[in-house]
Amino acid sequence: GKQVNSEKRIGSVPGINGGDEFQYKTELRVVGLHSKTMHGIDYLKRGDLRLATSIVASEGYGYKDTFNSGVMFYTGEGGNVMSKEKKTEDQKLIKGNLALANSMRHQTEVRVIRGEERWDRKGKRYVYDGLYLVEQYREEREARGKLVYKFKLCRIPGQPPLT
Amino acid sequence: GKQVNSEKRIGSVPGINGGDEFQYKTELRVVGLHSKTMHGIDYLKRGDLRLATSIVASEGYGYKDTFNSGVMFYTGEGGNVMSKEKKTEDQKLIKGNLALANSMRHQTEVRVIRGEERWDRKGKRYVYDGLYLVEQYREEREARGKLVYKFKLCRIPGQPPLT
DNA sequence: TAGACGTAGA
DNA sequence: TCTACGTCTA
Repeated sequence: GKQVNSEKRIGSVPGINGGDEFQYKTELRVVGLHSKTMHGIDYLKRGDLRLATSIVASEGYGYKDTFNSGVMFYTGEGGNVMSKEKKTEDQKLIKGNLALANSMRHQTEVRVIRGEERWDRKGKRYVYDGLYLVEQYREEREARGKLVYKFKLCRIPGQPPLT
Repeated sequence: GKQVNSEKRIGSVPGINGGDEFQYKTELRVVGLHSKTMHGIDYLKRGDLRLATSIVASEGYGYKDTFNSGVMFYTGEGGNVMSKEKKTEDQKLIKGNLALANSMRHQTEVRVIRGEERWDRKGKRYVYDGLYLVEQYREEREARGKLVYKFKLCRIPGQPPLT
């Protein structure tokens, strides 16, 4: 089969540095940064505890996440928030959302990858941005009245600057 | 940007041999075999004429295409034939279907890639199977009463055996 | 089996 | 903007 770094881990991935760039989400999987092709939040289980390993914040899907000076606000998953046809629902504190909440409680590191639209608007590129901690999260009512989770993540100081 | 063999061409791709294997459809694009990530039929335009360059026949989508002794029957695209929720419609002789029909009229080569389910059923692998010619096509009524195109392609003799 | 911050081209 | 033989995990 494919040569995949299949061991999910929390924290840095050996050989991967901040600023490293990738072309496809499948590449993120191959190198061990993020194993989910189409999900923004990846996580692992320690016993019965889900802990986030990485998130991908991609531009261009209307999530209105913000990203400034090492502080990031990230929208949770589920509820078909970004879907157009399907009716939206309240997001639930399960799966990836639960994992991120647990990562806050246990203060475990989360890898952050930013998916940026290319200048020519043809596809995206993904840049690894280093390790973050979840500082808080809250529930919000969106304009459509549905519940969404908003996670605040802060970049851990002392990491080498992006190359 | 990405190093992509961006020149669409009809016929062999330099450096690619029958039997060569790939892991993702995006890899097919990078090496120049098939540029469409999610479409089965790729084509180019010569003036106003669309000609097929390559097709990908992937297992596991219920298309019931056949593939025996260098003779292949391939279902056209469109009409949401394989969709479950959406209503199906008649396929039309446009886009990829039109390109394949033109490839028959002009007897131009079509690269054939087979997407095989892996033994562990985790994803697919794609194997380049060499050059084919479209020998005929016909319209058929499916069980649900909708029109679909069926293309018969024959492997061009004299190609080196698959490695 | 379904859900999810995928991709490229028409 | 939409379609299309995607791709993985739970």
